[in-house]
Amino acid sequence: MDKNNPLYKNQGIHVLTALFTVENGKFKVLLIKRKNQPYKNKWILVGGACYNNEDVDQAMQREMLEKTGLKNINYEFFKVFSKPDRSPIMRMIAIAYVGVIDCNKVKVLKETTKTNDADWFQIDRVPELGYDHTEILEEAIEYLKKRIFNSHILKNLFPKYFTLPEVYNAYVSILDKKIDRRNFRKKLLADGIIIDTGKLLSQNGKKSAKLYSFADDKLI
Amino acid sequence: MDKNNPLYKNQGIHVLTALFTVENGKFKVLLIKRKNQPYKNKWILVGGACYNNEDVDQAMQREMLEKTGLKNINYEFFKVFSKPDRSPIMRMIAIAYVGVIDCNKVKVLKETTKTNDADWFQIDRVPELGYDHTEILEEAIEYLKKRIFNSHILKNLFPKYFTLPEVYNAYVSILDKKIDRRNFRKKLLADGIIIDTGKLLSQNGKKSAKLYSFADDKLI
DNA sequence: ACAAAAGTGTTGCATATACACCCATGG
DNA sequence: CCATGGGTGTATATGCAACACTTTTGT
Repeated sequence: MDKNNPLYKNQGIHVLTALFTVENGKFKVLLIKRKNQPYKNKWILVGGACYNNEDVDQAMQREMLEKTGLKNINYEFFKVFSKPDRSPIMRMIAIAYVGVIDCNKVKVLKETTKTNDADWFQIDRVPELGYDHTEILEEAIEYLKKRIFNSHILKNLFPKYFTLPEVYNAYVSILDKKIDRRNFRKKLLADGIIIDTGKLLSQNGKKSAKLYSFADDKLI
Repeated sequence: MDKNNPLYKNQGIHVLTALFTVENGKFKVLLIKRKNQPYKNKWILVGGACYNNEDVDQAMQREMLEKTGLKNINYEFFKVFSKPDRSPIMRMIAIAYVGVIDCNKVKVLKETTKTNDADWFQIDRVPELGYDHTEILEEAIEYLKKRIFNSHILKNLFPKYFTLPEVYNAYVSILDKKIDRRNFRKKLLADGIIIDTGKLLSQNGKKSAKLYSFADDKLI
C-alpha cells in the first residue's frame, strides 16, 4: 500500500446522516447551508469527516452530537456513496446514515465555521441540494420506509411515553399513505416494538388515550 | 476539507470479497497468502485498493477480474469495516462484499506481486487470518446465510443448466443444516428463483433429473 | 344529541412448515 | 429384487390484510 500512488492517494472518508423528524404531521429533514465553495449557499445533509481515531459509527455519533447536541441517538447505516467525482475537491467516499429525532428537543446551530444556516425542511419542499445529496436523500427516504416496521429507528422521535395516535400519525406521515389503525396497533404490539404501560392520558374533548413506550431490546 | 489535517489525512478505501464456492459438498472460501509485511505469510480475503477513477462496485468488479479472471459476477456489498487500527500501515476502510462462484471455472493465480499462494479453504478449516479478516469472514458467512433465499447470489455457482439435487446440496452445505426437499423445490419455483427448462439429464444408476436454470430478472 | 377522537376483534387469504411414498435405473 | 437417488402433494399453522362499530368527552 503505497500512500503516494496516484491511483489511490488523497482519499477521504465522510459520514453523513439524513436526519428526519415529524412535526405537526409533517415529515421533515434537517439541512444545513454551506458558507463556502464548493456548493456555496447550497443546502446539504449534515455530516463531516471521519477522524483517524474513530470508526464510522463513532464519527457519526460525534457529528450528531456536534450538530444537534443529542447523544445516543438511534440511527442506521444504509449505503456507501462512492462515485469518483461526487466531490470536486478530492476523492471522498460517503458512509450514509438515517436517523429520526424529535426536532423540539434540539437546538440546531444556525451558524458554524462552515455553515450559515440550518433548518428543517418538509420533504416535499426540499430544494436542490449540493454534492450528490439529492440522490442520497431519496435513497434515505426509501430506506427509512422499508425499515420503519422492523427497527427502533423512530425511538428518538417521541418522549418516553406516547399515545398510539401519535405514533400512528408519524408512520402515516413518513410512509405517506393510509394504514389500518387496528392492524397497526396489533402489529406493533405483537412484534414487541411498543409496550402498553397501563397509564392513561386525559385529553380535553377526547376519550383518554393509553400511554405506550418503546421496548428496550434491539430488533433485527 | 483540508487534505493535510492530521485528524483525517492519509485515509484509504479498500474493497474486499469473501468469495465462496461449494465443491464436492464442501463450503469453501478463497484465501490468498501475503508475501510481505504486515501479516507476512498470513492468509487473507481477496481485495485491493479502490482507485480514484472508479466507485467501490467497479473496484470490486476489477479486483474480481484480476483475482479470478471472471467478469460480471454476482456479488453483494454487506458491510463497512472501519476500526481505526485495522491496518497497521495507514487508516484503511474496507468495503466488504460477498460472492459465490464455481471454483472449477476459475484458475486462481498462485503467485502475484503481493501474494505467494492462493487456495480454497473449507470453512471449518480456515486458519487465523491477517488484519481483521477473521471477523469479516464470520460476518460474510452470516450475511450469505441470510441472503441465500432472497437473491441471485448463487447464480454463478452453477452452469446454465443444473439439477435440483445439485442446488439443494449447495444450500445444505452453505446453511449447514437439513432442509426439506419438497418445500425447498416449492419455494424456489414459487419465488421464481429457478425455472424448469423441461430438459432432462440422464444419469447412471439414477432416475433422470430435471434441468433448471436461474431466472434472469433481479430479486430484491 | 352530536361531533371528534380513541378504543377494540373477526374473517379470509397467503405463506411457511411438517410430513412419506412412488418411480427409474444399474448392479 | 434391492439399493440409490429423484420425483412429487396434502394438511396444518402462522402471518398479513380487509373490514365497522362502540366508548368517552366537551359543546
